[in-house]
Amino acid sequence: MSSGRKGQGRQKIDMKKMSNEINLQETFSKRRGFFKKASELCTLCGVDVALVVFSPSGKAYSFGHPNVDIIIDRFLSQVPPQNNDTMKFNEARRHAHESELNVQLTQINNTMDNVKKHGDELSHLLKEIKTLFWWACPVVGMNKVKLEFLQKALIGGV
Amino acid sequence: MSSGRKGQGRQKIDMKKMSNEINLQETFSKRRGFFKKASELCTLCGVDVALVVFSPSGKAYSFGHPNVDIIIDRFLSQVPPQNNDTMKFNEARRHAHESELNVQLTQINNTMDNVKKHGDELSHLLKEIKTLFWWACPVVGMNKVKLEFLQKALIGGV
DNA sequence: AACTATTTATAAGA
DNA sequence: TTCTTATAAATAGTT
Repeated sequence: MSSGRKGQGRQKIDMKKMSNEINLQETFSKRRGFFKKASELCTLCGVDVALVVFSPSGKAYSFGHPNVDIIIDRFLSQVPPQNNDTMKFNEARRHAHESELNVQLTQINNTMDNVKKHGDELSHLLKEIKTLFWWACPVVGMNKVKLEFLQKALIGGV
Repeated sequence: MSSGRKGQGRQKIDMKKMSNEINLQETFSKRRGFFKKASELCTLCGVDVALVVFSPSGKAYSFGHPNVDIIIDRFLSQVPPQNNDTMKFNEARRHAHESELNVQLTQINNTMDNVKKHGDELSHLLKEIKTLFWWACPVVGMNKVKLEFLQKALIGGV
């Protein structure tokens, strides 16, 4: 308590490249929320989006609604495209498949969000139960372990 | 102080498509911050980004670092072409994508299976707790409700 | 990987 | 539409 501590928590940062590799990687990781925003924009406003990000390590992350390829095609085709019926047909089929997969992904992600949210409730509940029944520890011991395992699986397992 | 005014300001919203065209447009407009985040991500983390959004009215907005075309090229070239045949190139690329999506789906499904399994454990645990602490019902009443809600969310929500 | 103090982003309302 | 306000969300710094 003696040192010249300053407020903990979030601080404003300079909008320039992070100084070292570690911060850079960590910041990138913490800003995954960016992809969530892309998803939200699609859901709320019904817009189509293609997002491609090459991480500091060079790995590609992408998000697309209905899918990246279609949006890229549309974007690049602001000049009239070519013509080949068969190719277009096959393309449509593939895209349909991708869309379907994306839909599944979206649904599952929504479920995962729910699970996470409820996982937080479980976390609180666990604390309450511990508080209420601390004296019964021998009895509920195994259950407690299970609860904690579940909690971990829910919150950390995504 | 007399009227039943509730807190003004930002409220939580349902994550689903805005009901009418006006809200939809306004929300899209208010979420321009999304592009800012893209820019920040580039600056802070030194990553490369391509972002294309087709607004509700069909207009294209884009952001790219260094620029959209370069990132799109890099993205589309992730799977090296085996020859100069454009069609085969695209086909390979799309297959790769589908595979990738399928891998993601598989992983996520595995996670979901885990969650379900643990959900079953929770269900069992709930019964045990009920049995052990039936006499404490008034005390754990609210908790019980929460538990059941959680249980339902876990088991029924997939 | 969690936590927490703050900064940001925004849904509503004017 | 643009500004203000009250809140919800995201996240920088820390442990």
